[in-house]
Amino acid sequence: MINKVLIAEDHETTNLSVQRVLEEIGVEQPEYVYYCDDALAKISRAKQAGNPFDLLITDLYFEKDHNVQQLTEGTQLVEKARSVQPELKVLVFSAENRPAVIEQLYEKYEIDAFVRKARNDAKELRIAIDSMAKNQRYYPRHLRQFVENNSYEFNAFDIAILRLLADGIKQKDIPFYLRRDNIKPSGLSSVEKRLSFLKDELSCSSNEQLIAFCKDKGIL
Amino acid sequence: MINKVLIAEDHETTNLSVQRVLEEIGVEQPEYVYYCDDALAKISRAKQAGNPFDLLITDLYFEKDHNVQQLTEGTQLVEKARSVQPELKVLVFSAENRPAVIEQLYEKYEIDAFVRKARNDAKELRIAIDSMAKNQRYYPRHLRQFVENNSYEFNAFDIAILRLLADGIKQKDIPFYLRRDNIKPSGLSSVEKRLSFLKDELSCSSNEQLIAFCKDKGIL
DNA sequence: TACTGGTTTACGGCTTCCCGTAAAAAAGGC
DNA sequence: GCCTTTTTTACGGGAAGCCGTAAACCAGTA
Repeated sequence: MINKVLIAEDHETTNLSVQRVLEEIGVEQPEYVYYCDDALAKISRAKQAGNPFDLLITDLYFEKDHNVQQLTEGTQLVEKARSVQPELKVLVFSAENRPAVIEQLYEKYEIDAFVRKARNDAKELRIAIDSMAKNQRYYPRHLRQFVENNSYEFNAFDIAILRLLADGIKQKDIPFYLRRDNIKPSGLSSVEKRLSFLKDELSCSSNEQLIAFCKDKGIL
Repeated sequence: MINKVLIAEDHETTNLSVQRVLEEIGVEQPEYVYYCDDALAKISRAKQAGNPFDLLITDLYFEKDHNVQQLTEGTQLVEKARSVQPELKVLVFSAENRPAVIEQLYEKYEIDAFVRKARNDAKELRIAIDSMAKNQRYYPRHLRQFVENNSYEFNAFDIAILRLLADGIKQKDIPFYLRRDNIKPSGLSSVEKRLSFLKDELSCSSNEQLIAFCKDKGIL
């Protein structure tokens, strides 16, 4: 069962709603914080006190303010929290809708559920928590479509080139940076070939469009 | 006094929270809808029944779904609502943080208050509604800072060029599309000059970097 | 009409990009 | 080791982008 829940969410209204939803499904006194650092502290203390949390519900992006924080993103919080308490269940609740980013949450950060802030998010929260109570991961069905026709898998070389381009490095200067970082291949021709291939694959007709595409998908 | 309030907000959780905040400050049974079209219908009916709303709280961006809608943006709703009931007070509650967009809400759409979905949004909602109850517009102070150190204001011409680039149109072909859409100037030289200016202004050294920047800032 | 200031467009050279071909290097099989 | 296949790099010509200058255009004014 899921009884002890922590909410890490900087928006006051959203935080409130999540509390309400949890109360409605029988979670007594969900705890909540507005900063990642506070969340980590609470998780550590609960663990040490022998009364660890069952579930962490966290946002992805926390806005900076006058309170300087160690952890500034939900992903960092997830990593740290899991290093304290590996079996902690994690639900990410965010407006993020870029498939690549969400995919990474499941693969790299091994989250148990993702619910997008959207039309029926309260209902979906309940469903997701139900799944987790049965020790199942919750993978929103609307995502499956996205992932299946997820056109192309970018490799390290692709990403390196695209990053450099998006950072304003001229194509002809890219080999220099690739060699500096020991990325192979590094020849200008290889860069040209690869970019040409990527544009063809993703039906982009210019580098500009390619960068726009990657930004939209969250690849960059 | 503000007694009769309508909430137009597609996110279920956010909608819930706003209801709660309103109830806390004494609004009895705030009404709420998830679509702009429904909001307009309610406003019209209430007006005709001689029991018009005092305040509309609306989001800016509504996600499209299977229910095809006439109105898809909060701004459209505001215009239509005001054409039905000119004295209706309007509070926009949105995550939008681009100064130009917010500025426009006050100037073009003459909204009475803007509250950004952010850290203390619930408290800010209360303050904003208090102001409006005294027939004062509410202009968040944190906005004033933003507006000042705002790097650069993009105009219609800039956006048109950048869109075309991000859509994969070659620079040399852009004049054709500008002429087609009656955007002036439309010469290739003007396009080159403008792009050069933008890159200089935003310290970007390539079109690719410029597109990446605009995607990051939500300009595209 | 002629003058003026500002904007827009046209032109030319230089650089960078694009893309096909071919040489060089590396990887794998026997 | 040697041969084959694949990957990587080098080169070169044509297209596109970049940037400064000059010409054309277009109000507004006398």
